Amino acid sequence: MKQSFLVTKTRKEGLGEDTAINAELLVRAGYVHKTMAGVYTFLPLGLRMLNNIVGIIREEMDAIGGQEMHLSALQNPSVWQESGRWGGDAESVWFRSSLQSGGDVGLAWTHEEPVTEMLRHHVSSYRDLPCSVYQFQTKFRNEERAKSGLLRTREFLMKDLYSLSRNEEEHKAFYERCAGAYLRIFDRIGLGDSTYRTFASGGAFSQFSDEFQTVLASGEDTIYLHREKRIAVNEEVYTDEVLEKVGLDRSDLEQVQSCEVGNIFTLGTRFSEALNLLYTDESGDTSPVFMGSYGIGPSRLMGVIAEQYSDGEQSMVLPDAVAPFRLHLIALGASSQVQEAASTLYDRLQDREVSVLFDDRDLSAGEKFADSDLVGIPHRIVISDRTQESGQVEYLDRKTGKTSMHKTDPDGMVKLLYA
RNA sequence: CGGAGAGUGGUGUAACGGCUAACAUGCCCGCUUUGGGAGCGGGUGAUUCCGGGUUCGAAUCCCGGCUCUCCGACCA
Repeated sequence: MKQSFLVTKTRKEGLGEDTAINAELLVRAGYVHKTMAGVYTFLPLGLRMLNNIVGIIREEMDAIGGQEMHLSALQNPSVWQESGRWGGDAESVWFRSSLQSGGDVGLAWTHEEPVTEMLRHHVSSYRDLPCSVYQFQTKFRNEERAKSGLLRTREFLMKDLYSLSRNEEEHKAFYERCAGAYLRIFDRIGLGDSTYRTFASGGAFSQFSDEFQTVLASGEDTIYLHREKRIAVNEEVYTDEVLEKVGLDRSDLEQVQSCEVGNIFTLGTRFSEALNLLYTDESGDTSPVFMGSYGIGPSRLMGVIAEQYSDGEQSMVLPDAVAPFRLHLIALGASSQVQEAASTLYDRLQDREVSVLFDDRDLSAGEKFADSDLVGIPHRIVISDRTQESGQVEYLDRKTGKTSMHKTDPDGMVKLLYA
């Protein structure tokens, strides 16, 4: 994409308020726009990054047999009344409204109930099991306090997968496969080294669950981690009993702040019993389906990545796999030779399906570099009168900060970018 | 939901109860410039969050509301 065509702009000035670093960077770089507290619009650059994250999650969910679908955001209270989550403790999390005809509706903040209800119409035999479905959905939660930029919002994108198994053993096998898929996801999006599988409370679903926590100073969770074993225990279940169960010793653990980037739960028959999701086995007996749910928040991940890959308030270097573009091609100066050379290289790289943002704007070198630092594209090529003298281009690997001169050979360039 | 702070051109800030609300940045025009947010000149842009009150006079003080940020509680 030519940068002169890009609708959004970077901004030089900060947000003024003492906001989270992820919001500061993503707003300034033109990835997101704040609509209101805890509500963000995803702009072209931000959406490209979000879609990259979503794409990786989709591949990994498909790889473990998940089938993508899309549940509705608008919810009929009746199914939630069956599970007891329309009022009661869950009351305050709902955004509610009403139909013109008078009935109540709510905006879904999770989807255990509707997915269970829906599957009632499609799963009834042991032959239908095991199976799993998932979706990417905007969730609405009436948080008492939105905070930390994209890390805690009232409207956010979530991947939620629901597994159905015949029994606990079958469930556990899938649960572990999904845990493995989660670790691959975090690895691929650049959070592998800093993310730990974490023993945690199961909330309303079960006694315990597994969280995936990324070490982050601005995170709102406290965990105790064992770096060598790559596991951690959430503060909320940090007891002698739990430590013994997990096989950890207090003296080996390190206390750190972290952000929850994923959470997987064993639901058991909590919802299948409440909503009558039953199956008939080989001998003709009926049993409730054994379920699990597995969540991951792509929009939150975007905030975590921005924050972790930031370098002060003016600069990010995003991982290749999630950056909105792989290459930032910068033409310096208005001379026609430079513009032509850059434009030709841009076309050649487009032909080779390299995703490139071409800064063809008539701006000073300083502005272009400052913008490029902020936008965070990991590879940069500069073409200027200076580079033209030798007939070469200057390549900067922003991860290492190393620059090198190269011939303007598009195929060689592709090798360089995907090395 | 408790506590603290803050709402002023698009953005970031300034202004003792007293002149036409100032400065920077952005944006537009012209010239100049092109390897780290360059320079000069001209221009654009505000119902000072909303509603009441005090006062000769309110961005400024008082009351109420709304919004935002941070700390805490909460976090399926």
